[in-house]
Amino acid sequence: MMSESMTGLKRSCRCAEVTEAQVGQELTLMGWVQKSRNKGGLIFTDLRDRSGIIQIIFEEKDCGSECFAKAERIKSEFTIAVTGTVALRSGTSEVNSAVNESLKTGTIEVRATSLRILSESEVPPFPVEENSKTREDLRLKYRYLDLRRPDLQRNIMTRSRVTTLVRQFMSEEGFLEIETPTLIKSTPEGARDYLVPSRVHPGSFYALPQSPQLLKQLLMCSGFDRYFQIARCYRDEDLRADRQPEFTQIDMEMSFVDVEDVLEVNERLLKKLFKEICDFDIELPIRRMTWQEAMDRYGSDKPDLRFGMELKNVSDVVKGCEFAVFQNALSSGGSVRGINARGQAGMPRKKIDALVEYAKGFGAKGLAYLAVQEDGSYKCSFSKFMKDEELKALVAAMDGEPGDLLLFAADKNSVVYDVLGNLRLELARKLELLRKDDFQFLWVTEFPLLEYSEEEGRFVAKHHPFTMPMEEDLSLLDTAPGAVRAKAYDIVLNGTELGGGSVRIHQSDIQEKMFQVLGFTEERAKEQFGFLLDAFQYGVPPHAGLAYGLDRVVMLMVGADSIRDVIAFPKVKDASCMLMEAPAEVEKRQLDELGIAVVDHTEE
RNA sequence: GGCCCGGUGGCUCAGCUGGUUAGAGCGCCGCCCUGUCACGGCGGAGGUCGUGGGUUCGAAUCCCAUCCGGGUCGCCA
Repeated sequence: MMSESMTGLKRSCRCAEVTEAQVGQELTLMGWVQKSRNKGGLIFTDLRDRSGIIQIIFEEKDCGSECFAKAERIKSEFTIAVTGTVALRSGTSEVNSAVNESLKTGTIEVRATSLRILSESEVPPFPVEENSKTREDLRLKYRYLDLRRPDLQRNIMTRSRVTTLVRQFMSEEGFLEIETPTLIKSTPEGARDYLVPSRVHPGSFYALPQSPQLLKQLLMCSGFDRYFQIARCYRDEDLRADRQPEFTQIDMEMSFVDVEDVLEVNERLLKKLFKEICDFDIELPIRRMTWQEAMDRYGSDKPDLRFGMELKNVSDVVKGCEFAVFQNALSSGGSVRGINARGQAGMPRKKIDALVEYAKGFGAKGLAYLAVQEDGSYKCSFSKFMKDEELKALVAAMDGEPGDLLLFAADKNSVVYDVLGNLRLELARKLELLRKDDFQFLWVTEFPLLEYSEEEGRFVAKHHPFTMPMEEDLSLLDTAPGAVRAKAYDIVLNGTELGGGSVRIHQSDIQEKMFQVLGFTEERAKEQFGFLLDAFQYGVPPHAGLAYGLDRVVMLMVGADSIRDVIAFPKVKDASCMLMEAPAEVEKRQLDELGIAVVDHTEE
């Protein structure tokens, strides 16, 4: 292995920053060898850095025999420093132009006069190139090489531009960037906490924050008025393509505001971000829909508005029919709803069966379907239970035209929503209706304040226990807690929840009521959230806020399929890091200091 | 925790209704080449099929277990 010093050299600029205007100038470039093509008396080397690629040409008459011999040795991923002269490409070939139109620097090259090999490289375990097909675990083990690939370089650089723009915008809007601690108190409500044992207090634990929620509310109590933070958050739950155990929020909170104020400033933030990063114009105001409307029309609280195929409630249309599946759903308080897959009447039985199986995955007992054939006749899985005029009425209610495929779910409402909401997405994927460069934003508002947990036998907060109920629903807290709507809102993009927030409770009587409904004893509320309740004794501004999942925002901006592609060092499915091999066992001495005696590795 | 998919030279994959020396492309190594940029030409090395066990005369191929990775449901206030 040979490595030379860069002493005496100074990099002039990045590779792809060289332009035709610099033809004739001498400069020094440093970077990685993408590829070297040795033509015998002529060597072409593609030099790469984060800006892109430029072609270096080595010819003995320019650089001397010693340099040329060195150039013959360079291989992929060597880091080199090249000094030379910028020249227009002057190919003499009759057939091929010397210009490479796929390169930003395709009309120029650097004629090397000297070369230093700064560091050699082993043959990399996988090719460092765009659109890698390499297995995920291998990529993550060698993440530093994976990150050299142009697509990941772009993603990480885009992420940096996003956070820079956020800071710029928030600052201009009068928000203060304030850091909050990451060693805080565990609150068992909500997601599972990551715990950190305390050495000084054996047996006691810090928790890593799931979000800076309570701390930012305290900052409002302190009078900072407008806060934001790009905050790392931790949740010890299972991973998904869009969920990592540690992730980043763009977190904000504002004082003396109501719902409209929060939405307004965030619409302008989103407009700026998507204009600057994606050159996409968001039309303001962003569409709004109540949670109930979203569920009724799309079967989802985060509907993808890039396509239609809305749910229709046909309960009234089928209420008199003989079909037991429909009747059972209706008589037990559920509903019958359908979606219309336009032009899919010819879908083969096998594919329909696959959809039925898919629906069963979301709790459906089955899926009823009716295809309106081109000749106007019906092919229907339940026609023998229905009179002709009932079928006709059903098709009319679904706006069915010849060629349409109607799919129906009948069950309790939550199942019907879930089944059809997901079926709608599945059909859109199968029919390739989803364009990644189309950005359809939506505010979903008026979420239910509470939802009933079968597991715990009580109501739990859908958002968190400090979410303000809508004033007009306050009286329902006693009589029908499940019907109370909250001043909570989510920002949804293309079926992904980008962020969410709420107006917070700042009145102690409402907060007490809330704890009461949630089944908290006074002691337990005090024990867990005493510091916040105390703070609320000393003059609280009405306040509200919102937090985005930064990783998801960037993922959708760059069209990635997983947030792993916009995180420098992500974790794999079991929450371990393949690069560092974390988590790992620690020395007994460390455990002793923490007062941790026995670590039980056995399952069960 | 459940279900589904995958693990075969360095990489990506084929082979997998069990049967002689496990294939391909790319990469890699050597030699040649002054306009290449998916460079080209000639030659070459390299895998026992994630791991363990079983069935069988015989296993990459079938069975069981297990490890690793991906997707998803549960979970994610």
